[in-house]
Amino acid sequence: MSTSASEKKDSSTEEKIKTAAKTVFYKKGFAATRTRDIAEEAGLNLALLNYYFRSKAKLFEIIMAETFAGFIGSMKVILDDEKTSLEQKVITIAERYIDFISVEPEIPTFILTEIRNNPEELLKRLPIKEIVNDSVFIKQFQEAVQNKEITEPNPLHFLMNLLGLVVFPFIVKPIIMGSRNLETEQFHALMQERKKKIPIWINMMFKA
Amino acid sequence: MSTSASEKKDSSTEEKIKTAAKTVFYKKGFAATRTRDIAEEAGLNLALLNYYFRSKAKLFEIIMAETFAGFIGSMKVILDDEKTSLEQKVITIAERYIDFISVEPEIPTFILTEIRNNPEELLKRLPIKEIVNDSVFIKQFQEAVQNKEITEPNPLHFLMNLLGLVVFPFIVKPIIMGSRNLETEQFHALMQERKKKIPIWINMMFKA
DNA sequence: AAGTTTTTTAATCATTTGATTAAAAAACTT
DNA sequence: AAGTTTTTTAATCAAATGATTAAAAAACTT
Repeated sequence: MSTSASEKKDSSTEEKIKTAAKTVFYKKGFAATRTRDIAEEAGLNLALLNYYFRSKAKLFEIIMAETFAGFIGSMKVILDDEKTSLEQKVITIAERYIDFISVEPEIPTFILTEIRNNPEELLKRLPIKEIVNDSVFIKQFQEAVQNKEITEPNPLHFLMNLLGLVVFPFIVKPIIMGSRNLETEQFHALMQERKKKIPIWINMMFKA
Repeated sequence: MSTSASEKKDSSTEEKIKTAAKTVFYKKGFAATRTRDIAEEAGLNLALLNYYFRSKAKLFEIIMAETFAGFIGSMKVILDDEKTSLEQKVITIAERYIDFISVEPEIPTFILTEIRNNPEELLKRLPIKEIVNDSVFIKQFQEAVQNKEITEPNPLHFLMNLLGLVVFPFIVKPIIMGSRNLETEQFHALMQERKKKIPIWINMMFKA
């Protein structure tokens, strides 16, 4: 082998295919993606997809698993941090996820269509129940309820609201931009504003 | 013709196809839908789809146009009502859309994937700019800002937050249900709660 | 350098799928 | 009832598409 380990990781055929597959699957979804699209995006012969990944479905599964792991994994880390308060967790989630999605804006809709197409598979793969219920976040939330710092007893409303405020604007981005003739730059400015505002809004909604 | 006008509208072949197409397109999206799936769902011969609608794409366009018209049309009516206050508009939107989506829970993801797949076509078809900017809602919002009843000057944040709070939970419904082992019934109860809570939350977020 | 293994390519296959066609059936008109 | 139009059906087509194969090229080993 003449290439270094890191170079291999970035520029190997296998990695090129995965990168191309991400791009195309994110943009078009599984059903609308042609294996030929991926091969072309990667600048490689079509047969290499099957040589390295056996089938379109297997390749998709890998992309999906990595995407979900990245998305949920960082959530788990934040929710499980013993050292941060509830408020700090909200701040971190808003900040990190707005930054993350700004870089990969196709991911939310990709995940949401996958939720639609394969909810059982998804739940099998992701230990959502454990991540939510066994988290430091849930403990802190319940304490805050008991101490009457928070009026809403159901943590699901809290999480739905927080994630909805963060994610929803990205999903409807073209409508937002179309509704006021915004440029991409202005949309991003709007989302930067929301980094600061969402924690304040959440406080206003839930603080007693 | 031996059937009455209303009977024809409900049970004609054309209508059966549209109903079946809605069901399948909503659930699987355009690319993953086979015309044979629609024919089977409708209990009709495959060739009839082309006889009545020329092509899969044309049939899809019709379903899409009707779906969007229904979704945005009622929004326009609410936003343009001279007789209701801002607060009442929020109450009406939360109530009506939660009821509407509860009956057709596939619609949000259907629309969101269409936003992804065809943003230009969508904006061409829907006069979002006019609906938002020329609405009574915008006037009322700006007045409220001037009278310092509302702290947030940007109506986009207001609309994104309101619609996010309403729509987002439906999009992630399987995750919500999986995270706490909810039955469909309990999920619906949760959404009924939100009918009342969303207007309160919006007030808390935006009222000075 | 010769031999071996791994990777890549062009060509091809088999199936799926949207669409068409021609004939049959049903509905309608006179 | 006979003739005409509309609707429905079964069979078929052509293109797209995921996958395979066998040979060529490249990389690696000795």
